[in-house]
Amino acid sequence: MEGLRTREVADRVGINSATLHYYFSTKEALIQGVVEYLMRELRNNRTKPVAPRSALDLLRAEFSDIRVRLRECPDQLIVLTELAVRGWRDPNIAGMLKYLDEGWRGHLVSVLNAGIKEGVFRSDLDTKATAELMMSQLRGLGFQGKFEPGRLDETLRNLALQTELWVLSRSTPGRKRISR
Amino acid sequence: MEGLRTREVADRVGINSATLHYYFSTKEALIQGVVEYLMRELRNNRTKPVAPRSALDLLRAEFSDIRVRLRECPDQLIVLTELAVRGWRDPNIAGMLKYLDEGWRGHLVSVLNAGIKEGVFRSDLDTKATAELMMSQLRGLGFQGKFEPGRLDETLRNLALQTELWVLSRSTPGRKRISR
Amino acid sequence: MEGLRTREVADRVGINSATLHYYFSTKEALIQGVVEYLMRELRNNRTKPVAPRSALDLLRAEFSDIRVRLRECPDQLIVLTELAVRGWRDPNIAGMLKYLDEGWRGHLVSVLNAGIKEGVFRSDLDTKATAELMMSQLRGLGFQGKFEPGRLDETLRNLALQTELWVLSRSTPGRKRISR
Amino acid sequence: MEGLRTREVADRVGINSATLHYYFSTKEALIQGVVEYLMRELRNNRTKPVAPRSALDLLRAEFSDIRVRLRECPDQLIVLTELAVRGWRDPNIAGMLKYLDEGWRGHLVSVLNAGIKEGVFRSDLDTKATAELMMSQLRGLGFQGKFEPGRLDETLRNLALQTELWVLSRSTPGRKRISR
DNA sequence: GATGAATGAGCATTCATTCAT
DNA sequence: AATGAATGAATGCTCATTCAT
Repeated sequence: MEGLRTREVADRVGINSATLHYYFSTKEALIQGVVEYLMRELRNNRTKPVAPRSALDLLRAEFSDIRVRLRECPDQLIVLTELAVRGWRDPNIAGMLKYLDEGWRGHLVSVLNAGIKEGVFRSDLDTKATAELMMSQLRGLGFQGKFEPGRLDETLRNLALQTELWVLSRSTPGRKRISR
Repeated sequence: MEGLRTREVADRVGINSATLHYYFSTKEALIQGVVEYLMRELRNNRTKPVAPRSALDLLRAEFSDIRVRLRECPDQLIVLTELAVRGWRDPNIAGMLKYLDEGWRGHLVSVLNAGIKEGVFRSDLDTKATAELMMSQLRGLGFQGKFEPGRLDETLRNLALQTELWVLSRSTPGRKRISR
Repeated sequence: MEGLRTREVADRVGINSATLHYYFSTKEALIQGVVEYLMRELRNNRTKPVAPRSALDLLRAEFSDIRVRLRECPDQLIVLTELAVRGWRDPNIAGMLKYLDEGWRGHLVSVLNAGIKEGVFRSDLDTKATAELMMSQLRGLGFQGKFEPGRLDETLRNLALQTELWVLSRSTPGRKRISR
Repeated sequence: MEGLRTREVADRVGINSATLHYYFSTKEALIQGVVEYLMRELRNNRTKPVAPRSALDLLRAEFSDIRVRLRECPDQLIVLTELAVRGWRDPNIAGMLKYLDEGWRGHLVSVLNAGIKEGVFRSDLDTKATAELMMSQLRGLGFQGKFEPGRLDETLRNLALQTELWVLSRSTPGRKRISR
């Protein structure tokens, strides 16, 4: 982010660097704008659930959503990763990402709770910790986002399977059904 | 990385910035030096196995190693994460990290293969893909490395459990023992 | 003057900065406009002499005029001072101020000459040099124009007294008439 | 002052603009440096009184000092004038000039008081107001400092005469009535 | 080996000015 | 007549790097 040059951005967009400053009066403001755009994008462009679905379906949708995004707009994930790194130094960015993360965690926790209520997920599942675990794992994907999309896809698939195994596991007898 | 100031580094070490340039003729060279140091550090400071151990022990050691490092020198992990991001732009860094990753993956694969040979890990395990999965997951931890070490520890513990579940799973009968 | 921002001027007037450029196509032109306004102002807003007056009265009016202006529109004097400084670099401004000064000096000289002809001012008075002296002294007042109006008023009063003493002095016998 | 370009200063001195920043890390610091230099200069380079002198001599020395300075380093006076203008906006500069002025006024007051004690200056002289008057008058000279040194010299001479007349005046009986 | 001084290339930002509407 | 959008030319300042000592 410190390597971001406003001139380069302006050039890439095809405008004068002063014009860029006309819209984003500060480099900081520019980055904020990107973050806000990204947050809207991540919040809105979810796969719309066509019908009421089971918690397991929703959980799977979570991974498939990311697969789609990884294929169609990998840059978003890359930028998100860079923002996270920048967040270590910039409390402003950190704040926005924290807000984004809380929304994400809340969503995951509600899906997991629904699964438990349905009697499909194991009842002793620590939903909040599991949500945190999933988020951490998915964040790790961001690092390879740039190259080797094939291997990345495989990793994502295995991650989904592993997660299903984790949330279903101790409800022992039915577990076999999850195999693909 | 682009936010790194050679003068600041020199000040922190207590030498003149010109002196720093005497040893590392370029900012690039300085970063290279850090990477090399980090690679040595990561390769050497492993928990020394006192006795011949089972593959499962070795697998667990992998996670406990990271827990120790996370506690004792979290900066190393943070720098590693930043280097990974920088690697996206700097093929030089990318090359060194790739080399590091290959060593790591090779180690994990050998551990997993050993587990299969021992008859403890499920025989249909795709060892290379699993190694890749583990690496991706552990990389994800780097992001929170800065704050909330408590929550991070919990995530790491769950990650270990989840991984054990994954590598043992279909060798069904013995699986129960892994539960904590 | 170099610190003058056309946008700020436009904002203060409540119009768009482009609109300001419509009327004053250049910052330079804007300043010229101000100078012209100021010159008209200084020339017209003199205390109108209600009746034919003695040279001494006219001389005193000169000081009282400035006292009034200092009280009622000190900004004008301040701007005038700033313009004088700018005139050192901007021959355009210098020219206009020179023109203004010549008018002022001409007026003073004629007053002083009238006083001599009346037999009130000392006959050996170098009218042009005295006019120059008065102008220099009055210009000096501009510097404190911003703060401490009280002290400034006192200085102006003393300046008037000192000047009277100067123009009357050697015509010794008649000097007593100056008493207020 | 807002028209001051650090690059231009550097060019004039014959160094790189970055080198200038090496010594004066800020434009502000550069100006401060100039002010400090000027203050030292004004304080130290006074005509050294070779022998104990009368108050009238000291008063005359005050004017002759300025004449010398006006001839030998007129730039100093010009800069001083510009600083005074800048002081209207910059409290930092204003503070330093105020300090300088206080020193100057103190010196003048002590000279005037000495003259009264000697019985040479009129005993009803308001020394502080007179000092203020002198300072204001001398400041006015700064404006013409740039051009026409000949006329300026004449003005300065008349100013000295006028001031002497002012401080000595009451050596005549009728004058008392003009004092307020 | 070590360092204070110096510098070129570059950076975000400012600002008077232009232009299409 | 009025203005929002756009821009070129600075401007103060930073920083990795060089160099003489």
